[in-house]
Amino acid sequence: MKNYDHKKIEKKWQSVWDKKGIYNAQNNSKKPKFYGLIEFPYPSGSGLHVGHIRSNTAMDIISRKRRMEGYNVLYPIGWDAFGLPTENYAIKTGVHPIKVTKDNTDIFRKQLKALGFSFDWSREINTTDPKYYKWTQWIFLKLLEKGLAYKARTLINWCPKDKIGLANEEVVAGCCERCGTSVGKREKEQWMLAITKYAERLDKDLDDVDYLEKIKIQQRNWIGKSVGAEIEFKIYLPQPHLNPLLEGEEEFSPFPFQGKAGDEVVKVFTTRPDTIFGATYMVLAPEHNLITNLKLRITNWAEVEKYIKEVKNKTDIERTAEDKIKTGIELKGIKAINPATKEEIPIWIADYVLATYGTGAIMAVPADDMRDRKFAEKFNLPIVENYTKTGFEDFRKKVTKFKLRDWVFSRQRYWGEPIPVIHCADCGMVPVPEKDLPVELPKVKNYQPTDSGESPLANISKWVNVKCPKCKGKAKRETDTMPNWAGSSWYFLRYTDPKNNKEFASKKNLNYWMGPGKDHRQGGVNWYNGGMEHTTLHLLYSRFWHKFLYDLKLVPTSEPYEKRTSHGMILAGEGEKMSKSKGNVVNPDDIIKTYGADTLRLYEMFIGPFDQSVSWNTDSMIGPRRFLEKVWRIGMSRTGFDTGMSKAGFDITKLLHKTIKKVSEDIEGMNYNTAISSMMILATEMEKDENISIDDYKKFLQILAPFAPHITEELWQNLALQGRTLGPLKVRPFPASIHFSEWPKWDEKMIKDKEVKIAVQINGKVRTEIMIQAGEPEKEVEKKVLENQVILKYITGKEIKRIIHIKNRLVNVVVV
RNA sequence: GGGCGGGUGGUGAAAUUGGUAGACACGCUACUCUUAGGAAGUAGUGCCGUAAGGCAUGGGAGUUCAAGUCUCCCCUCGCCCACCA
Repeated sequence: MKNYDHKKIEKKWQSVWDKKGIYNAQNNSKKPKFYGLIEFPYPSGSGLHVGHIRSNTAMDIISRKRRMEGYNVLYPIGWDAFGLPTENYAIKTGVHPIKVTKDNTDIFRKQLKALGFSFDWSREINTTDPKYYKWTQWIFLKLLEKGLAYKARTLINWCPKDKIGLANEEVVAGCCERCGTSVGKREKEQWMLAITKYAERLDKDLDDVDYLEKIKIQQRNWIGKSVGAEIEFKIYLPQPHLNPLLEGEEEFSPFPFQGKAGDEVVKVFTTRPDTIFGATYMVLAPEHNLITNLKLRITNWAEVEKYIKEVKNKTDIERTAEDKIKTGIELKGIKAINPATKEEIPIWIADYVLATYGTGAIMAVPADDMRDRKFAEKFNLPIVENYTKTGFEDFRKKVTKFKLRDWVFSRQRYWGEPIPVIHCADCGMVPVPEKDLPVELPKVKNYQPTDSGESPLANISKWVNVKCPKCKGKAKRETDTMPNWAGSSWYFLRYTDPKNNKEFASKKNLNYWMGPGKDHRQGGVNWYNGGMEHTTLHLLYSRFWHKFLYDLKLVPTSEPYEKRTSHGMILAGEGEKMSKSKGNVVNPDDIIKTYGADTLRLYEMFIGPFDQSVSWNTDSMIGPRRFLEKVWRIGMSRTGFDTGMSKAGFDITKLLHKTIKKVSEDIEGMNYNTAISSMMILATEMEKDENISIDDYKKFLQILAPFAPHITEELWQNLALQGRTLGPLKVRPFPASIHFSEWPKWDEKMIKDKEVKIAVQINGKVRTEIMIQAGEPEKEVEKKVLENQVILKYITGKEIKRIIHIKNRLVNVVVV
């Protein structure tokens, strides 16, 4: 083959690898294991995104390097296929979600295979497969059994015209995405998971995992642990006997407060109890139960009620987002007593205080807190500047609060795992017995949610009406489904044993793949790469489930992921997100056709720093393509001769060893772009050098192999034929793949330069460069510097104050 | 409002973590070659300047012999915020 024909090469090797199953992980192996994981994709209708390719290639490179380093590698793939877009598509077109999902995964699979990822396709999973979600439901039953799943009333987005609950995504600028009607809130009973019970451990155990620092920080901020104090403020009711509940109570003396005024107290949470002397008013969340309790005492109730109504229709983000314009209203007729100063202070309600955090009430210290200050200034509330900050200990109780809230676990949707619960008029809520799992989704034709806000499943009476598992009486199924986070909270466990129908995965396989291996401190998934957007939800949810399973002694480690890294987004130039609506989505199929998968992989790794967002530019694709053509030319021009290549020239071997080191280290640090640039330099030098050896060229192919698996395999196999007669190509046995050859080592001695060029500065400005022997004594270097013609020009007639010498780097002469 | 991450040539970016700013690649300019190709090679390419030299990492201050890197203030862009996944 004369020219580099990516189409032939890529198709050929993909089918050879696939037939031989060379990337399938072994469950029983003497080799050390490596478990590399990417977030399994949601098979959207628009096909594979170039962003998928970036993260998949990154982990593919690591997996391939690990194989070459002698590891038994598991690099699995599957589909996170439940979800809203598929359901909405089904509602629109009437095509069943099962069919939509199958069509989409078929496209994704084909696209992923065309990119030559070394996935173990024999372990492919799909969250919408009843054999899979049986175990998602099973884990839910365990959570229920342990009291971690419960029901509570929460607010959902509600479109009054369409009469359906809306996801946040379906609310655009406060209006229903479908009909444009202004969206309101509605109370709905929801399933909740008590993730807050694990808050402390989810925070603390971050100490022991190898996550990028920014990921740890974001998780910690999300969990929002803060240690502070809970302080009780008593409520002073200046107009006694208005409230029938307080009827008959003895009249209390007015200010100063004597401590027996009312039954009502309000707890506040503060991280700064020392500032209590500066607390000049108090603010409650509009949902605070004190407000309705003291309804009859509040003299401006009509106004207050109106304000609460307004707030109810805002989201938390809107409530805290309206910067500068704070809103609020005073609860007239009642006062609180500052327990430190014993003074009477006004009570306000305002939407910047959230009911879901802390106690839903704050003491406002406008002298100390910016938000409180702005609020005080707007509403003319007193600000006490020089208050004492010590001497108050009596009223505080040390407590820990978390921002983290329990996980709203139900969805009023069709395309999700049915929550395996049955409601019986006599027995109450009854879990579906394990033997009846999975509770399969019924096949229906209409996925439209019901007018009552219930799931579409509620309309299917055949499915809903069942016998109670306990009393065999009439009962109804739970019609809510799980959020799509459910299936993704444990999928990495299923990969270890994807076909098991007795357990979610066998102990044996879990211990092997998820256990703390000999050379792995932490264990679990050894390296998990994903997007930053999943840091607070998916990552936290799956850590929570894993810890729960660990507590049940069902998994071997308390943390699921040993190491977590993240990729940046690919933007469509101009800092724009790629989206269908903007019409700027790049189709990988076209690029593979024109340039080939190897070029595309290389381009995506070369485009910029892996953990940062980068902008796409198809015109630059030609650079990596030219590089591969160069690699091809070197192989073709030298291997045409049976004798192979002559003995190596020293310099190229030295550069090769430097490159092996650079590439080896850059892969570990995910600095793919600089790894590629160093290989480009090597290729350019190799092409210039007539005398490179086969050995050196093979090593070059090996370090390039994880990036460009097809072309390197082809060239490697061609070299294997050198000087040997293996018969015609068709009957040639499959020689050892480059992808299982041994990762080249570099020789540290060979890398060291004997001579180095150093910079010479005068007062910090570079004036010239000189050559010195590596490690040459300082005095001799300085002598050379001071004798240098260029330097002499700058120093004659001046006083040398100092000479700063950085070994093998630079000399800075400071003159006055 | 909160959280996280950015801002370096015409473009994507690099910079041994305080030590020669712009590696590598795209683009552009000139030349060489001829199996005229989606070639390849060589040289050049931050800005101003004929040059000497000066100026340059969003803006401003500071620390230092030395700052893209550290400190402070300001501007600006992107992503996420619990029912998108």
